[in-house]
Amino acid sequence: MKILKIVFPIAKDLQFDYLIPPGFNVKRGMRVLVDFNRRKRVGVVVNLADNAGKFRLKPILKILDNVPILDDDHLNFAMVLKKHYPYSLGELLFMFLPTYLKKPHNLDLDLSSKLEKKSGGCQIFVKQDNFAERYNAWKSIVSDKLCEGSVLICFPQVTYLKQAQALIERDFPGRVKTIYSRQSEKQMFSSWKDSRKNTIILGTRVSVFYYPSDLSLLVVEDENNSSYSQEEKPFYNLLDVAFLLSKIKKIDLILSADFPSLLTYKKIKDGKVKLKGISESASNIEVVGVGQYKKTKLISPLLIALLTKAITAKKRVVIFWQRSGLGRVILCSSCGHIFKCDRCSTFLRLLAGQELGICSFCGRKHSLPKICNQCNRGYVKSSGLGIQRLEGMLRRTFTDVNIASWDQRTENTQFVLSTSKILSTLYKKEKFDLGFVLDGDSFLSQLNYDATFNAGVYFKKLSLFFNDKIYIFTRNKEHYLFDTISNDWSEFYDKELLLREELSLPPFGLVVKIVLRFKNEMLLLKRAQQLYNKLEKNGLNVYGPLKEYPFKLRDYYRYALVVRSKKDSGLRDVIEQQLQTIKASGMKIAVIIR
DNA sequence: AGCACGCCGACT
DNA sequence: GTCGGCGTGCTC
Repeated sequence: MKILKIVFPIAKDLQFDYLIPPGFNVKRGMRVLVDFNRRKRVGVVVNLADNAGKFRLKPILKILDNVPILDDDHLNFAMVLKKHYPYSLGELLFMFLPTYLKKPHNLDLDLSSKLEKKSGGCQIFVKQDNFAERYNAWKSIVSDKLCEGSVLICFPQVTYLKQAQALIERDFPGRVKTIYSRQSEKQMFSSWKDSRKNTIILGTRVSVFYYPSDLSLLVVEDENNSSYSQEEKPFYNLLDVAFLLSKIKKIDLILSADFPSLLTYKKIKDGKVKLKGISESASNIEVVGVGQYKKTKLISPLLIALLTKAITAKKRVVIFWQRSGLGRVILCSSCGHIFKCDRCSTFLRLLAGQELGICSFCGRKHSLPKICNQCNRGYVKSSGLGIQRLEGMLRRTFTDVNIASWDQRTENTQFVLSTSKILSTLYKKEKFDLGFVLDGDSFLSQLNYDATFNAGVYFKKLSLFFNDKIYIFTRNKEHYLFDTISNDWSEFYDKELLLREELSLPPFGLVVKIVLRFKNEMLLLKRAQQLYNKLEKNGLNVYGPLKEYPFKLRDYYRYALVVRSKKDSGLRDVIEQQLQTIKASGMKIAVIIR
């Protein structure tokens, strides 16, 4: 007698057996309703098998789909993802289902549309300075592939997607659907359902899991964008997932950006990805060492001299400063007490226009006393150098110059003050003459192995907006990034690749970060050290335990271990094994693979 | 994941 | 005594 192998979205990688009641025509890939642990739950059939007779089996209650909602490609895709990410088959398969279908709703699907594939499997990197140019470069491919099946175009953010949607809908009226996680459950379900047949799907990083069976082309727009890494469970990187999906489906993959990610660049060098578009561009970056000035002195004599020269030459200038708003911390004017979040180890930021402090990490809002509750003397104020204060300082120095923030700028604004907002302009790009990055070092200070590279790409991206030059101010002129950043972009990429290869870092090696969370700080550290020892005994290259920033988040302390290895070489299995014992002690664990 | 079971501290 | 917070284990 045949039975069903069914999976559920639970961490344990188990398949559960159920009986098929007579007259039920159930196939692999269908959703079924079953009684599971005293509750009615939706499961996905992954196989039909012979009864092994180990358990007293329950029959399934209901078949929810008229046809298999997940096809063999989905199952293969999940099996491949399982090798890369520490999630169970059930967890992965349920990631392919829109929220509406994780619940026991019936589905009647017309699966008559089949992929009419002609050729595929080609991977291209389209390099152009802005979205409009890139879109023009791959528009005709989208148009061709649309005859064969559906096209999925991924965007890093919803705002980016919405802007692009206007442009794409003009060329393909009535063919466009959007999928992103912040739309309503019904909306997402309806987009998912309607995008089964020769449509263009515009989506954010989640959309790669909702791809239709007739997928004929995958496009990742702004492929080097850091939002393609999901920093919460399930941890994944869209770019890796996109490569895997294009392989499973044997379809073309278009990566599109002003500059490639390091992974893509390596693939270009290895001849696996074809480069289309401009390969060289003259660099206009000048690194300025400001080591001799005091740290607090942001407006240096050198900056004043350069800006004065720009005024006489009637140049249009953008000055970059990362910290938005009024300032960084909230403190007492008398005792200097800095107000912190009550459940994180972080300083509060003043919420604009309100007498509230907000924690940027957990989002909790705290009411603030007028008079400091520590010393009962000083008043509570916000301090630090935000962009609004910088604006004030510049106004005092350059009294007759038209200065405005990015959002308030007009054609007559000569000095524009901006955070990185400038990068969200997709097309009809406004050109400026001179750029000044005042806090170039703030991008280098992170503990992350790819912080330097990301900073370099960021500077290169900014440089595209300037006719003359962009100055990067730094106190770290010796930093290796500044040796090559002023040269052609590929030189800077080559240097980074060389370094990564020497250190066995991605894209050559594998980096796995294990974050342990626990409410008891001492016990957590003990467990983290135990895990360190275990992993090291297994011959792994381990670093840590390092305090994860912020150290305390939502009442949980956090330590991270970083494991590095040359190739996959069973690293995942060893880690998984060692984690089991720690998991049993109630520690919360996140595993991030890069 | 969620839900039951069971242990321990607080309270009428 | 009992109520309930939360750690632990299980789901065919």
